[in-house]
Amino acid sequence: MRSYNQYCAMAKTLDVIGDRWTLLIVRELLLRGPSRYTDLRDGLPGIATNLLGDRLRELEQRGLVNRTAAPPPVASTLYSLTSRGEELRPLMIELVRWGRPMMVEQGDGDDFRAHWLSPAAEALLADVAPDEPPVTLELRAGEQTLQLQAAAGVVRTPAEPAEHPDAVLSGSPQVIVRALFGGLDLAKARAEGLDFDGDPGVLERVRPADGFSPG
Amino acid sequence: MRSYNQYCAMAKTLDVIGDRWTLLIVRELLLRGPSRYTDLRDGLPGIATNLLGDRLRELEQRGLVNRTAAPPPVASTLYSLTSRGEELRPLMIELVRWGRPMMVEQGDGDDFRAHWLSPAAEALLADVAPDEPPVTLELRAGEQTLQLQAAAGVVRTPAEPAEHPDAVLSGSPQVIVRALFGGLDLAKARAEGLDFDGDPGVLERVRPADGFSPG
DNA sequence: CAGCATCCGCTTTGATACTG
DNA sequence: CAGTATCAAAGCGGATGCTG
Repeated sequence: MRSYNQYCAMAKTLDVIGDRWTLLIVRELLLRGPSRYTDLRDGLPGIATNLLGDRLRELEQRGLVNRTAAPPPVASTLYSLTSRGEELRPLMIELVRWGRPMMVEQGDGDDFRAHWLSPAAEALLADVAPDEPPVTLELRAGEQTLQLQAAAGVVRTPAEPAEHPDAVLSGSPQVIVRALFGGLDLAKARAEGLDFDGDPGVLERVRPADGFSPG
Repeated sequence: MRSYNQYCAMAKTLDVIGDRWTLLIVRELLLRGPSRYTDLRDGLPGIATNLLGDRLRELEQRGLVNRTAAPPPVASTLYSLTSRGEELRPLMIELVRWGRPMMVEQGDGDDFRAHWLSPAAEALLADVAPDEPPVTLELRAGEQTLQLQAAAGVVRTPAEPAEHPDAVLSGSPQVIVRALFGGLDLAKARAEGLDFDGDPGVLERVRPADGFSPG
């Protein structure tokens, strides 16, 4: 990227991460941890293969990404974030927070990967019954699945999915998002193709964290 | 900008504000409030005039910016942020936070406007003597000046500068930044061309807010 | 197959000139 | 002053080819 040449902290940051695709590559590394080239490509539908290579090289030069030869069982190159790269996590959260309204309204024809919902779930949802025992809610949109765990007041998306989730929410990514983040109640969501299976109390546990008005 | 077409809150946000120059235009509007076209252009050295026009039109269509005909005394178009645009302020703060190390290290040959330091000062500095009466510190780099006010534990950059600041810090933008944000002590800063005038206690009031180790 | 590099048409950007 | 028009250069997207 061409530098803005402005002595401004915001412009300096954008000099490093303002290029097209760069922050989405950081997203993949933040969400997946150390990843192979092809794993990154799978999480970045639409990227040109040469751009992924270019960006990874730039990020490595800038000190955001490490390239390591994986040990024998994997036998491949692994890309991971440096500590400087990890420090972009709060920025990712702010981007996700600002993007929530657009998730509720848009999404037709978009590509979808379940792990993309992970930062939104962790940052924007709360467990409203912090004193109850933990529960696990599985989201299913076609092949894509993600588990949410509500415990002690917060929502997490464990890397290791539980064998037997307490409830399962199936449907299009859009209707799942509207039910979780958009205040769409279960009856209306069902009319729009959402399928709910398991303990009905589980869905009640998980609510938008701030004062979002149901629509 | 071409959409990423990903059903991901971060990608949706970048669809709106990921274009080159867009976030810097938002910065200007956040820092200056309602602004005329030429004021924006002055705060965005390097931008092509057609790009500024294009971006303002896109931001208006996206609901981030209002275009209003100013009342008679000004007789000009004014650009301002909508509430949706104002909601980008926390994102600006995170970009500034991540950019601080680069401000301490870089900056040669960059353009500079004093108001660009305002979010860094407010977000990254603290008033270490919250019980003392407020003090005002003026920064001067050539034509560019900015006043910091330390009061009640926090640092603000008032829109209306005080007539008689309690102290004045003059020098290159880089040495001012290193003295304020980079832990450079006053003696060394003086050797690098910093000029300090006024009550010596004033500079002591203002320190990086988190555990930044002096270098 | 993983991990790129190359090529090429298209889009975006940058610099400058121009206009109401 | 407040933009619009023009055009060259750079960046991007998609296809394809190469190497271990």
